[in-house]
Amino acid sequence: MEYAHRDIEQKWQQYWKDKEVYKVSNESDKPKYYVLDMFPYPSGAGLHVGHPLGYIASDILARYKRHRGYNVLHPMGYDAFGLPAEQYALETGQHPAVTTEQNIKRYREQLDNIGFCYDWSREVRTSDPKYYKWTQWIFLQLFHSWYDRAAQKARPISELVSIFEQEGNANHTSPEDEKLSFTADEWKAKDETAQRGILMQYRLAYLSHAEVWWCEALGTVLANDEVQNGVSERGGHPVVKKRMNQWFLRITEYAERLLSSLDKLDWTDAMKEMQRNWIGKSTGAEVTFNVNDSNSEIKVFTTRPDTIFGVDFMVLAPEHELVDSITTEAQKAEVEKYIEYVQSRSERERMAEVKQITGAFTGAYVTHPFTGNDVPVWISEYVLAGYGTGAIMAVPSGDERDHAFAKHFNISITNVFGDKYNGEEAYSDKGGTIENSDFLSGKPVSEAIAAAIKAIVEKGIGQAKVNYKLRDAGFSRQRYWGEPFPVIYKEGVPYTSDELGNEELPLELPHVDSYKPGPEGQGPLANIADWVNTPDGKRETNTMPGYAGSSWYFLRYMDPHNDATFADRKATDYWQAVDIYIGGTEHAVGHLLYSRMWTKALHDLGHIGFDEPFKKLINQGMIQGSSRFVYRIHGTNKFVSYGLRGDHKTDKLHADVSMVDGNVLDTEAFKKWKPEYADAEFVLEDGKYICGSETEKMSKSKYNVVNPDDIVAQYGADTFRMYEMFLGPIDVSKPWDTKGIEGVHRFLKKMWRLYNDDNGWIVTDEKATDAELKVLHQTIKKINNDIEQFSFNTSVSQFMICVNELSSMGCRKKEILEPLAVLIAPFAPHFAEELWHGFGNDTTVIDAAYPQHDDKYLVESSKLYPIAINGKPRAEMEFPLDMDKADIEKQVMANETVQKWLEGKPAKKFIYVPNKMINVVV
RNA sequence: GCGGGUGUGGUGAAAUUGGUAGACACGCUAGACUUAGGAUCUAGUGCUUCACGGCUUGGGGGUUCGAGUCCCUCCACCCGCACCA
Repeated sequence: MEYAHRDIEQKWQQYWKDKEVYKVSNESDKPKYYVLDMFPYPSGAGLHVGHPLGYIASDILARYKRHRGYNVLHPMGYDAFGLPAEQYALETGQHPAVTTEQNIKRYREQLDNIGFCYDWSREVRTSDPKYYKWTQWIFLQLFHSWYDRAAQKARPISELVSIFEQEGNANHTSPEDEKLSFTADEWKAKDETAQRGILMQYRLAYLSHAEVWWCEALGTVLANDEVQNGVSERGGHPVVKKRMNQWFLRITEYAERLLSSLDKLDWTDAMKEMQRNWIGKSTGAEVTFNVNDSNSEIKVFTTRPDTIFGVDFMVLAPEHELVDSITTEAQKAEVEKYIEYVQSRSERERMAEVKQITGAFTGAYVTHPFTGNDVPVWISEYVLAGYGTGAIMAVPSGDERDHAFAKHFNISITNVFGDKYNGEEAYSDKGGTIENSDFLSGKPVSEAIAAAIKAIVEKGIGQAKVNYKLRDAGFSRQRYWGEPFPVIYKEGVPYTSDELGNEELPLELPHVDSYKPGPEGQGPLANIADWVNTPDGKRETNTMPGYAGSSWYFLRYMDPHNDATFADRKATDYWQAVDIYIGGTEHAVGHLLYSRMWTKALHDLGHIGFDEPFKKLINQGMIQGSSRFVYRIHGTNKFVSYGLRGDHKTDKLHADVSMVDGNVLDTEAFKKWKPEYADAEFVLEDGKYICGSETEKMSKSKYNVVNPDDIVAQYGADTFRMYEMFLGPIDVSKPWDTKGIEGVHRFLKKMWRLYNDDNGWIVTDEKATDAELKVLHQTIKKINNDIEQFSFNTSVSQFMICVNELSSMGCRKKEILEPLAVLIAPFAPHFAEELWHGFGNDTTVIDAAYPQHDDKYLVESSKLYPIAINGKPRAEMEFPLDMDKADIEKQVMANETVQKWLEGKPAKKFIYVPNKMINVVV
């Protein structure tokens, strides 16, 4: 009997489905284990072989944990809201719900092909009203909450109102405006609109303003990467920054907790480091400078208050609110021209062209608080409006960019570092002492910082300050295909649907006839007058961003059909946080940070019992495409083979990988591929057309996409699963090479032949030999270890070694082969199920206990030692493990080869590392 | 510019704590069986040398009896980014 993967896989997939083998209950005496994949966006292109890499790894782990007696939650769903579906709708008029449904269907078929053990009864889709009802509900929770800095947790806004009624805001500074101050009486005297305006400054979900790229010609708002060189990427139309009302999440209030609780997570250091850098905590001081002949003051944040005597100029972000009012008449034209220039620059360009120094002088001066000197105020794009206070005190002798700026604009430089500053390069190290700085002179940096802060506080011009570079998260998108906000504006003041009490969630996305943007940069929803205008007022027409639905989906899987709450507390208490989360590094700071914040907020408000969503995180690498190229002789329709391309001037063109076997092009298929190639001629080498190859991102446009369906059809899901794992470590990127799959397929066929020959089942009940048991138990030990460490590539190797050895021993014994079948079940579930049933078992293999190794089969009594002379291995000798060092030394020194290499010289040192090696030093 | 990652045969890679570098595969070479081979099996395969041997984990330096692994330094490539005061 041949290994008939097609029949086997079909049969067992049907069996699993019929018996609901992968259905998971929330009620169980077993310990729980939650294995989660980052759910996919169902794109129109379908899955390629890169997508399932992480899914296969998590599937192996989920199956393994189930074998080990856990109740395993292993769900899958779809991140189904998103821009591509809307873009497609714009182009074709097809409703995103329709195309999304089609894409999901395709994804599901592709996933089912691979034999995953997902509990599909728990599937979630973020675009399903039953799901986004709760996304909207969580938004309302955030809206109705504020962050109590003293208690370090979110609390209901109603409690804040009570506090205001009793004591005003004296003990609870507004995170947006620290100058805001009122008493209980003042609070009570305010009208509702004013009170709501104040509360908005505290809410975790709040309305504010932000600048977006607005393109008049396209009539739409563009994302950062849709803007290049100050024009739209599509069409090259001019764009300007437009200030719009936008919702935000006050994630900055969570900065400290998001930072400190990283310590308790089992994530890679690289991942934690990226989050730390993103949160960007820095300590320093906030200092206020008074603008001469004006009531204005400029507030700066600095990490180096000790260098305050080195301030030679001030720089404001071009967007800074004071720029207008302090610019002098004489400088007005220049400043305006500069701002116009900055307006045209994208953030990417500002970043890429760091060396380019630009700026303009406002004509204004501030008074230095300690020296009393006049300090000029400049504006420059190197200062960002969004970070700190949007203004800096520039110390050219101590900061590289300030230094370059001063040199460029001929501003004189005050040296506050003595000998350390050489006049050519800023001295930004923290060694040495501060000089030329009045009361700070002679002090080392840390002391000087403390003294400077003390003096600043005494003068009443500032205080010590912790700053985070994390910004609040924009939560509005001017798009159609996303969650609508359950918000209505009554005379311009936003009210939520539960406050108005006029409608239940979900607020469903209305049908639109056109996906074109609304007027003035609003989303398509603004075009539907019937929907926008309600008896209470106008609806919010923005929708929520992609990360809204994905910030909490892992909770919904625990109780996916609940209509009374987002997930029952009993369910979330049972499943707790995700034990293993697998996905790509591209989500390092976006999705993973937002999910953490939502989890903390839901925890603070008492809705769930844990405050971190993902205990352990595994990052999967990218599977790259291996592109193939053909070489067309320039100006002709003649193609030369790779090795001969040097003889001609050629154009390198992508050829579809499906027409290439290894590197050999199927020239007939190529001719049929595109009409312009129908008459192509080929210059061959050795009778073949050899293609060039390069590793690139797997993408349709590079014709290097490999569809898992094709691989599964040819080799079977089990081969595909094992090959993806065999490619290399899960976390590194590697190119896909279909050719290599043969080896894994051969291995499965070879393993199959341990159990079957041409006439059928051949397993016997004979007693196993020590050698066979040793191979089996070595393998069991290695596989268990490897799975725990996510080293699946080495597991596959070990299975190969095991089968190679058992084959050469001619092993046919049930005592060996039955445990081996269970052992391979997480990797090749259909294959294992077939063998498992071959032994007469009538339950599914996944409920079989996973084999555990017994050390008694692995004991060794001796070791074949490499003998090195001066570190170079020269001979081998076998010794019992318990032999004395002295006896070994005697025998080694007597060895002929050793003697030869010693060349009569006396041994200086004899190194014996038991069970490792022996080294003789001459 | 900043942050993170990766460099080992023709290719994907392996190598508990520093202890025989290249396991396991792909590819390639030769052979066996076969009507056939894109089935299966056997042998070989890092580079170099007729050979003894020498060289070899991105380059250079260091620590050590011994370094892919630890330290310093330089280089290349990939990913992310918000010039972070």
